[in-house]
Amino acid sequence: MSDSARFALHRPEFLGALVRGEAKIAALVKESSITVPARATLVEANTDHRFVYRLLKGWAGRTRLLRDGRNQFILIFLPGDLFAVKSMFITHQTDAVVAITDLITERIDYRKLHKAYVADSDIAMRCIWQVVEEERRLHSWVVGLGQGSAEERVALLLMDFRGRLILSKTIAPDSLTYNMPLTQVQLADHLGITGVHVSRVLKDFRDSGMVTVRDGRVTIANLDMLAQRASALLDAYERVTRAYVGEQEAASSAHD
Amino acid sequence: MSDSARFALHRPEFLGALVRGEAKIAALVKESSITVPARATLVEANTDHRFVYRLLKGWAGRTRLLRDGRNQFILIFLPGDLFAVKSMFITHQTDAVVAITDLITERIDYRKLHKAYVADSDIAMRCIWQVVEEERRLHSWVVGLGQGSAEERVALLLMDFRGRLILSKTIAPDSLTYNMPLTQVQLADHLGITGVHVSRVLKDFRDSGMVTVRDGRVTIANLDMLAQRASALLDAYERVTRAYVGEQEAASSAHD
DNA sequence: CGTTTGGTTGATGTATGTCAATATTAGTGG
DNA sequence: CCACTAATATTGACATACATCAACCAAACG
Repeated sequence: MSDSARFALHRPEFLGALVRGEAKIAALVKESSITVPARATLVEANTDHRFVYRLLKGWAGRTRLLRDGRNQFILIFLPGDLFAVKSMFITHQTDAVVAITDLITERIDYRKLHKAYVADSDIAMRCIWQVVEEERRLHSWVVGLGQGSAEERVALLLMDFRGRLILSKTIAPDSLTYNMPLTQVQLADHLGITGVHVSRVLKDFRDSGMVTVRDGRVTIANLDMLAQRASALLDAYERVTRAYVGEQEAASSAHD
Repeated sequence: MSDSARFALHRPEFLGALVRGEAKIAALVKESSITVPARATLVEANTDHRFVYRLLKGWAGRTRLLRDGRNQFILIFLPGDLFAVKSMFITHQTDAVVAITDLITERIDYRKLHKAYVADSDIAMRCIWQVVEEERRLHSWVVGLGQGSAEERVALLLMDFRGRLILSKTIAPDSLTYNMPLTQVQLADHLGITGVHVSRVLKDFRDSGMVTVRDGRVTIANLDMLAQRASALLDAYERVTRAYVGEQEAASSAHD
C-alpha cells in the first residue's frame, strides 16, 4: 500500500505534507511509549485530558457507557491510528477510550503537540487528516447502524478491519486472515446488537462457508461473498480502496 | 446564550480565537449568499467540491443514498452551521448535502478559505471547531442509533434540535416551540426507522401530552418528561448545556 | 481442577418492519 | 377560488429480525 492509497481522498497537493507530518509526529513522540493492560481506561470520560496518543500495538476503542449499563463502542482504533487528537482543542472528551487488548502506545502532552501544530503546517495537516478520517468512519458507521441489518453490519465491520490493517501494513494486501481481538460482546456493543445475536450471525457466516471468526482470528474463506454481503453499505471510496484490496486489485483497477 | 456556552467544551484559552474567527469568516463570506430550493443537492456525493458553506436560513442535511434505495440522513445542519469544511482537505466527499427546505447560504471557494486558514489562526481555529463539533454530534448519534429505542431516539432528536436552535439564538432560551421542517420520512431516514413507525411514536408522544409535532412545528408540552425520555442517551455535556437550557436552568445549576 | 469468562443453542417475547387502505394536507393549473 | 393531483400522514393487520431468558459447553487460568 502506497502512501497515496493510505491518504487517498485528500487533496493531492497535501500528500507531501501528510507524509512529512507523519514522520515528524513519529519523531516527536519517540521514546514516549507506555504499555497499558487490556480493559484499562486510557482516557476517562468527562475529564480534562492531557495527552494525544499514537497506537503502536494492540487495539483500543472509544466507548460510551450509559447509566443503565448499555454500552456503545463508537470507534475502534488500530495500530498506526492517532487518537484523542481532539485533546488539543477541547477540555472534556465526552467518551472514554479503553484498551481492548494489552497495548503499546506512544503519547505526547497536548500542549507540546499543539506548539508543533502551530509551528509546522505538516504536523497540523497530519493531525487534521486524522480528525477528518475519523469523521469519515463515523459517517459510514452511522449509515451502517441506521440502515444495515445485523448481517450487513458484521460483514461491513470485518471488511473494514481488513482494509484498515492492509492500509497500515499490519497484514499483507492479499491476506485473507487477521487477528481480531474483540469478544463477541464487544463486537455487539459496537454493532448495536446483542452478544447472542452476534454469535448467531457468525455461526451463519461460518456455516455458509464465508468467513470464520474464532479465537481472536478472522479467516475469510470467500472474500467476494463477504464483500457482497457488505456491499450495500460500502461507500464508493471504501469499495475502491478497501473492499477488494488484494487479490481483486487487478480486476478492480481494470475497470477504472 | 453567551459565546462561552456556544463554544463550551473547547479549551478556554481558545475562546477569543473562536469568537474572532467567527467574525472573520462572516466577513470573508459576506455577500456571497445564494438561495437553494428545497430538495436540491448542494454538494454531490463523490465529486470534487469547491465550496465551504455557512448556512444562514433553512435546514440542510448530509445524506447517503444506498443503491437499493435506502437512505440515511447522517447529520442535520441548522442556521449558523458551517458545513463542507472538509472540502478544504479532501477531494471527494462521500456523501451528498441536500437542502431540506428552501435555504439561503453563504459560501466560499475552499482555496480562498484555505489561504485565510493558513494565514490566520483565528480562522483556522473556528474551522477546526466546526469539524470537532460535528464529530461530537456524530458520536452522540452513533450511541443513539446503536443503543437507543425508537422512542429514545425521537426524544433525543427533538431535544437536540431545540438545544441547537437556542445556542444559535434562532429561538429564545425558554422557548418550548420551534419550527422543524423535516417530513416524517426524512426524520425516519435520520432515525434509522421507518416512516410508519415515526408516525406511531409521534402519536404516542402526542397522546401522552409530552410533545406535538405537526405542520412543521414542534410544541413541547412537558419538557421534563421529554428530557427524561431522552436522558439515557444524553452525554454529560448535553445534559448540562442543552437538555435543561431555559426554564430548568436555575434548578439544574442549583445541583452543581 | 474448580472457577471464571466467553461462546452456543433453544424457546419464547417484542419492537419494529411491511403492506395496504384511507385520510389529510399541500401544490398546481384553470 | 375551486378542482385535481400528488405528497404526506394515519391506522390496522400481519410478518420478522432481533432481544431476552436460560441452560449448557468449552477454553483459559489461577
